[in-house]
Amino acid sequence: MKLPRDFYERADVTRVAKELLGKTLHTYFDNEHTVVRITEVEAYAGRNDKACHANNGLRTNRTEVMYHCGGYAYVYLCYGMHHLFNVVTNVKGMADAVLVRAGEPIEGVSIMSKRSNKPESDVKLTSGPSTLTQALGIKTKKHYGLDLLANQIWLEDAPGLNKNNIVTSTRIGVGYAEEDALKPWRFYIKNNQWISKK
DNA sequence: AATTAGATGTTCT
DNA sequence: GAACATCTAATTA
Repeated sequence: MKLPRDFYERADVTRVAKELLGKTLHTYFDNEHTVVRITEVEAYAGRNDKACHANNGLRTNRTEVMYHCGGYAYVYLCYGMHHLFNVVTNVKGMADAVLVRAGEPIEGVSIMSKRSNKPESDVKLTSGPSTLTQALGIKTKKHYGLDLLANQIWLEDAPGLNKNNIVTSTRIGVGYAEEDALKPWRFYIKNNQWISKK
């Protein structure tokens, strides 16, 4: 069962982010189907968040899709070589998003292994925002702005996590964001090995 | 075990 | 020209 549009369109990004833990993320490109279970996410709160690319209502070709309604893919290039995958949330015009940072391989492990050029048993195959997109085959601008209710990238429902099994921390790599760098908006599954950093 | 260098494109100053 | 939601391999201790 695909997650419906209204799952993404809710106003509380941190809540959507937490609820995304445990859900499955699917990609289907060139006849290759790969699935991971989401283990780590970060919330970015649109125009009121200095760490967010759409801070202060900033609108460029790159940030444009964040202003769509929830349920679209925001894929962008980081440090000139890493593609990061985000889920746009909230209603049209708000620019909230959730960065998917890590996952646990569920299906198509051999395909992921081939795409990443790493052994199937390697924990680093999908435990990091860029290694994850590499394993899933998200690596060109073609994936920018895709509808998550279509058939290339989508998320499916799965049992949510108990509050006691969710660890909260500050976000990674956003030291430039002043007071917003301290916001506890990173969430990951407790005692799970598929995590970018403790 | 911990730190550093290097890759490298998009956006903004 | 600088900074950036990173990763890997190599170096240092």
